[in-house]
Amino acid sequence: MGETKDVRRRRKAAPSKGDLREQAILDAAERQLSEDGLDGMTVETIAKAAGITRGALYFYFGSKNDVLAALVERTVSTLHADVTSAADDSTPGEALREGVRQTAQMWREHGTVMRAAIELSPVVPAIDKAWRPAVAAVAVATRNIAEQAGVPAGNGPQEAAALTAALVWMTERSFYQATVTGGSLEDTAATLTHLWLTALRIDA
Amino acid sequence: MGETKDVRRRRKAAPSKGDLREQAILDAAERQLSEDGLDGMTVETIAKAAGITRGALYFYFGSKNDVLAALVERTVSTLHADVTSAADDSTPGEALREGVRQTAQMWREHGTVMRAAIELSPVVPAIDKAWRPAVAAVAVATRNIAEQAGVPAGNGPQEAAALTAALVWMTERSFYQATVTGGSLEDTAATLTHLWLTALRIDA
DNA sequence: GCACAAAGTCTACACACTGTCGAAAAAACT
DNA sequence: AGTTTTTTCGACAGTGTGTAGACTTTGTGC
Repeated sequence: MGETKDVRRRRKAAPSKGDLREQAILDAAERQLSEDGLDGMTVETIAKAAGITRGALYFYFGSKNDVLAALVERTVSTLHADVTSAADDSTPGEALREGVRQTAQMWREHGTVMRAAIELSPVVPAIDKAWRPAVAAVAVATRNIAEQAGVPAGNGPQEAAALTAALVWMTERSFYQATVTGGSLEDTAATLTHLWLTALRIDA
Repeated sequence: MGETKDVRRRRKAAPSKGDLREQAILDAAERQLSEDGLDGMTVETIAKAAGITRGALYFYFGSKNDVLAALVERTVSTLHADVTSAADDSTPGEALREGVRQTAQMWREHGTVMRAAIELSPVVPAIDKAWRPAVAAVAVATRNIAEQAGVPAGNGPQEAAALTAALVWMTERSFYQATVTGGSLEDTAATLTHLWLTALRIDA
C-alpha cells in the first residue's frame, strides 16, 4: 500500500537558511502546477525545478503528498482570512456579495492550487485535512450572516446550517467548473450571488 | 506517462460467452469498490475477484481506467433515464421534487460508483468523458423545467441555463458529501429540494 | 474426428514512480 | 583543526501498470 509511514526524520525546529529551500520547493510546485498541470508532476520534476535532487527533497518533506498539502495549506490560509473579514460588512446582502467577490478573486490568483486541492482532496488524506476545514470555516461565516438576515437558525434540513453548507459547496464547485472549462469567473460570480440572495430570501 | 495507447486489440463484435466475463469484471470491480474502496483496488485484485489473472483482464479492457470508465457508464446511463422521465411530471414543482428524489435513490443504490466517478473524474479523462455528459443531461432536463416555471430563459449569468447548472453542481456535491461523511441522504434531499424551489422562486 | 483459426488465458518482462538508506559533502560551532 | 549538525546525493527496494509471446481451449467446415 502507498501508506506514508508515520516516522518523520525532518529536522526539529531549525531556524537555518534551509527554510528558504522549503519555500522554494513550494514555489516550484505551484509554478509547475500552473504550467504543466497535475499530470507528469513527479517528485523528480519538482525537485529539479527547485534545483535539488529527489533525495534532497525528501529531507524537507516526508512525501510527495506532504508537499502538495503544504502548498494547499499556504494558499488556503489566506482565503479563510479574506472571507471571514468580509463577514462584518454593513448589511447581510452586502456581506454575501463581498464574500463571493473575495472567493472569485482567490480563484483568479491561485486557481491552479485551488483546483489541485479539490481534485486531490478525495484521494489524498493530507490534502483533505487542509482543504475541508477551510471550506467548513467559510460555511460557518456565511451561516452567521444568514442567521443575521433572518434565516431560521438551527441544524435542521431546512435551517441555516444545512442551507449555507449546500450553497458553499455550490460555490466551490461552480468556480471549479468555470476554471476547468475556461468559463468566465465574473459570470459565475454573478450567478452565484444571485442564487445566494434568492435562496436565502435576502433583499427581494 | 501513464497515457493509454490508442491501439486497441480487443475483439471486434463477438457474441461469445466471453461477454459474460466482461460483466463479471465490472461486477467484481463494483463489489470491491463498496467493500474496500478505491485504495488498494488494483488490477490484480479486480482480476482475482473475477476469477482470472491480470493478463487475462487486459484482453477485455485496455487499461485499469477503462474498467472504471465502463463501470461508471453502466451506472450513469440509468440515472439519465430516471431523471429525464421525471421531467414530465404534473407541475414544475413536483417535477423538481421528483428529480431530487430519483437522484437520492440513485445514490442509495450505487453510491460507491457515483462517489468513485466524482473522485476520479478530474484525474481520469475516460471517466470524465462518461460522467460529465451525464451531469450535463440532468442540467438540460432541469433547465426545461425551470423555464416552464417562469424562470427567464437564456444563457445569461442570471438566466435559466446558468442557474440550473449551478444548482445541479450543488446537488451533485451535496449528495457526495453526505455519502462521504455518512450524513443522511433524506435530510440532504430535503435541504436540496427546498433550495431548488426557493432559488427558482417556485411555489412560494 | 480432424485440421485450423479464433478466442481466451497465462507467465514473464520492461518501465515508471515512490520512498528509504547510508555515505559523502558543506556549514556551523569550539 | 576538530567535531557535530545540516544538507545533499546516488543507489536500492517495493509496488503497480501495461506489453509480448507462448500455450490452451473452443468452435467450424470438411
